[in-house]
Amino acid sequence: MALVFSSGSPAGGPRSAPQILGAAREVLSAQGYAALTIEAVAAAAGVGKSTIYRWWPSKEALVADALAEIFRAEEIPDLGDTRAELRHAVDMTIDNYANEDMAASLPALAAGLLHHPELLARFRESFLSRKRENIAAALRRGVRRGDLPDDLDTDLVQDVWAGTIVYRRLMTGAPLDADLAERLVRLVLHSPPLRAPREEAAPGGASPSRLDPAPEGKVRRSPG
Amino acid sequence: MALVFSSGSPAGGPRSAPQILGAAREVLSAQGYAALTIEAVAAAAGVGKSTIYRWWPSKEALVADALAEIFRAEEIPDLGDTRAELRHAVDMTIDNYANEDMAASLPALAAGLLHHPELLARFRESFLSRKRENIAAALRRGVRRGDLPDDLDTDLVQDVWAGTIVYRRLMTGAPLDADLAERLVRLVLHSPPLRAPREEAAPGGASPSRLDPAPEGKVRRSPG
Amino acid sequence: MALVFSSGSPAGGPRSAPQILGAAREVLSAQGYAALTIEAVAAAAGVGKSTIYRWWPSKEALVADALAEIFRAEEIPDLGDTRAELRHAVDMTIDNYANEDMAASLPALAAGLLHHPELLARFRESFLSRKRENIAAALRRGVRRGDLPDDLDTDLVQDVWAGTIVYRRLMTGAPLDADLAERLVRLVLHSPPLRAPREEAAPGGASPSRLDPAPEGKVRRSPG
Amino acid sequence: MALVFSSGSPAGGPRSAPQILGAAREVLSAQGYAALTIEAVAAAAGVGKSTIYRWWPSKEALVADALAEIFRAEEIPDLGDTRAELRHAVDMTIDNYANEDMAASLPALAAGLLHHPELLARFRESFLSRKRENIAAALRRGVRRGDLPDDLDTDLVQDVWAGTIVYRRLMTGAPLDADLAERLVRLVLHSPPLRAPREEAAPGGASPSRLDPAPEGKVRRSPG
DNA sequence: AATTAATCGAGACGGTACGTCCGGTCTTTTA
DNA sequence: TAAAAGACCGGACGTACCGTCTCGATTAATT
Repeated sequence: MALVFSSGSPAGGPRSAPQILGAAREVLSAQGYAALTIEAVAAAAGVGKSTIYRWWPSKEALVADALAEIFRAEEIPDLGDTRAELRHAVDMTIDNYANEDMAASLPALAAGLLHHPELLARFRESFLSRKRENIAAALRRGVRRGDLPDDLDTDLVQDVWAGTIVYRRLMTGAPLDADLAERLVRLVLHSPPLRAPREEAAPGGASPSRLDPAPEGKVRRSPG
Repeated sequence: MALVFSSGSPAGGPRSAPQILGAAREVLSAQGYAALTIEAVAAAAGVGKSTIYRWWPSKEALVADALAEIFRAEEIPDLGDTRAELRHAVDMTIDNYANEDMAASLPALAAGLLHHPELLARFRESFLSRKRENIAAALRRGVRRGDLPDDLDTDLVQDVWAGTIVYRRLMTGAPLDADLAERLVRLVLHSPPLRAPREEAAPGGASPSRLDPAPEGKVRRSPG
Repeated sequence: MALVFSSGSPAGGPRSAPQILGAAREVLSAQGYAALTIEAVAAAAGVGKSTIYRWWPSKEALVADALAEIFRAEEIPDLGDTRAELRHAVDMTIDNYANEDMAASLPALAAGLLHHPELLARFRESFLSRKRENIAAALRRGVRRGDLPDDLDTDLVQDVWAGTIVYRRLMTGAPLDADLAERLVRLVLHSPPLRAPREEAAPGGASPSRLDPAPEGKVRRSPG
Repeated sequence: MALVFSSGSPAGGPRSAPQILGAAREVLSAQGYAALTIEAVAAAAGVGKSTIYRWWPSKEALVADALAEIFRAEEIPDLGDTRAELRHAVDMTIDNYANEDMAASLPALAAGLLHHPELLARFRESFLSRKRENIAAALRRGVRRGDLPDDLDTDLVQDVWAGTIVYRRLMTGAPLDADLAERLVRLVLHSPPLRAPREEAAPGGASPSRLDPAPEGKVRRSPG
């Protein structure tokens, strides 16, 4: 991923960007986000402070770029199996937040950027939008296959998934294991309320009813 | 709520605790969590720095106590109506995180405490446990009433609720409105996967079946 | 001498003032004025930078106070012998500037303060005025004794003395020895032009016209 | 004057030397010596930093060359009138130091060069030697004419002149006016002590003899 | 006229020090 | 006699320059 928070030149970053971002991740793992200082990163990277400040406007931007390199947001491959694709999507999300640095830093970043709208927008764009779009594509495939309701609210699905995962990791400390992944997948495969708002406003009788009894069997059938 | 992070004397805090916590909330609202400094709070409260340090071991603890005063964790009243009680619980959670200070500070607090296990435990205890227990009580009432499956995983329910709400507030910026509340309520009323782990491992036919038809029926009455 | 450049409180300086000023002089001797940094002084004194900045507004002020402690400006004792007192005065001045730190730092200080009128005024006051007044007192004693012309320009005398000494030390590098001292003393004992301006403005016949014979006689005559 | 501190090639400086030295003087006047930075000069001259560093080893050398261009050190014309020539010499010196940049920079330069013997030597050579030799020539003419004692110490004369002028300009802030010039001229025309050291050590004819034996006793008598 | 070497502008780089702010401890003063 | 006030040491902040360095883009002189 290009350095989306680096703000220097079109070149996209200093020659020593790899060392700097690597050092940032090292310090992050060793000390935690709050204890991460630009000076420590510069020292660990064997770089002058000014090289960092020349290219990144703030600690937030630097950490964002450092984490962006290890944040998974790739496309969900078309497996022909909706359940498998959903599981892939959930696993990707869990992967991202199982990393303690990520779990601790992303909310801190978002919180810290609440008053920097431009950076916050870039943060959301680079971290969330790509991943969300890729997951949404998989969800739409599921809809096309008839495995998911065609009025599925893909945004809410992702808020539930990522929210639950981050919240567990950060607040309750509960494990992010296969069981959780499986339940989050099924939540989408079988849960009527996860639909687009307009549909909620005028709820038809048929579509939810179709979902509830059938889904387990239906989804299983689709790849086969 | 008593001062759970104040660690000085049995008295539970300095004479000027109200001013200090009030000043902390003011500074928090005005400047944000990252910009909150002990010095600024001391100055705003008309208090010496040492008075704060005497009673709170860190900025995190101070903010935690300040927020604890406005964090809703009261019991869910027994309304005789499971759906209404669930809605009450969700609304309480939304209330908590609709406050920008809370949404920004709690994850930052949790992230900052990841390396301070004792404080983190107290933080989870005071912020989450009471609220979760109260909500769990309401959920159990729903189970007793037969509106919710008796193997409902109350922890997962709350992770999904709070996670989705915090994530929206902090990461996607999506609104926390009545529509969201309603969907989160229905997610629990109708969604089979939100059950206790052991039940998932050996999914019987009965228990889910009881869930699906019954609650939908009860709840279904409103839209239908 | 009190800390004339320290600008904190009436107390007149930090507890560690002696260490700080001592460290400043050490660094000054070892590294020179240009290489003296506040950080180096703080480190050498075992003190935080902020302690220095709290009490001294600038490097200039700190160095001024450090040098003020070793700058000789004491009263010239009444020896009953004008020549001896003048020699005492010149020796004192030479003492001050023979110190390389002083010779290098005072002009640099003055140069650096040219755009800080308030500090420059205090600098002149504390360094020059006291010394000049004490020397002027000795010169006036010489006038009273009849050894010096009663219209002697005491300011010019001191400008010539100190100027010559500093210039030698700094610019030409010529030695500041007993011979120089003796000649500077005699320059005043025997030189007619070193008189107050008003006398110059209205030159009387004899003394200005042919300077050499008259003044010597005048000086010689006065005691006789 | 050639660029005596430029140390690059035999060519004697970069193509843009005039702009660079001009910019240096501009910055010097506008900001003062301490605030003069190579970067500021480069920017003001529209030149890359490396062009300056290629040709001048330090800020001191650059400033020295910049000031050398406006430092008066020309020959004193033979006016046939010793007093007029001395006045010319003194006026030239006053001219040089009436310039605030010069007054502030030369001592700072000298102070800064105290630990760079080679540059200090070149500095003294280029700034002082030429001027001093030209003035010494005028003084020797005065000696030949019989207006000045033939054992006049031309170095001391010049130390007294320049020292007094610089000291006034920098330390006391007293004016450098025609009155001062006139008095400095007469000091030399009429003052016996301004003679060569050897003569003092072995006092010859009239003037020293009168001086040496008498004064101590003479002065001592006055109080008694 | 083309080639080549020096010089230039621009500015990134690893650093040092700046002067400010705040953390957390400790001492003094006040009520 | 507790708490206010705030001095203190330490250390990170973000900025400004340092002096070195690489990089094309002129220039100028040599072929």
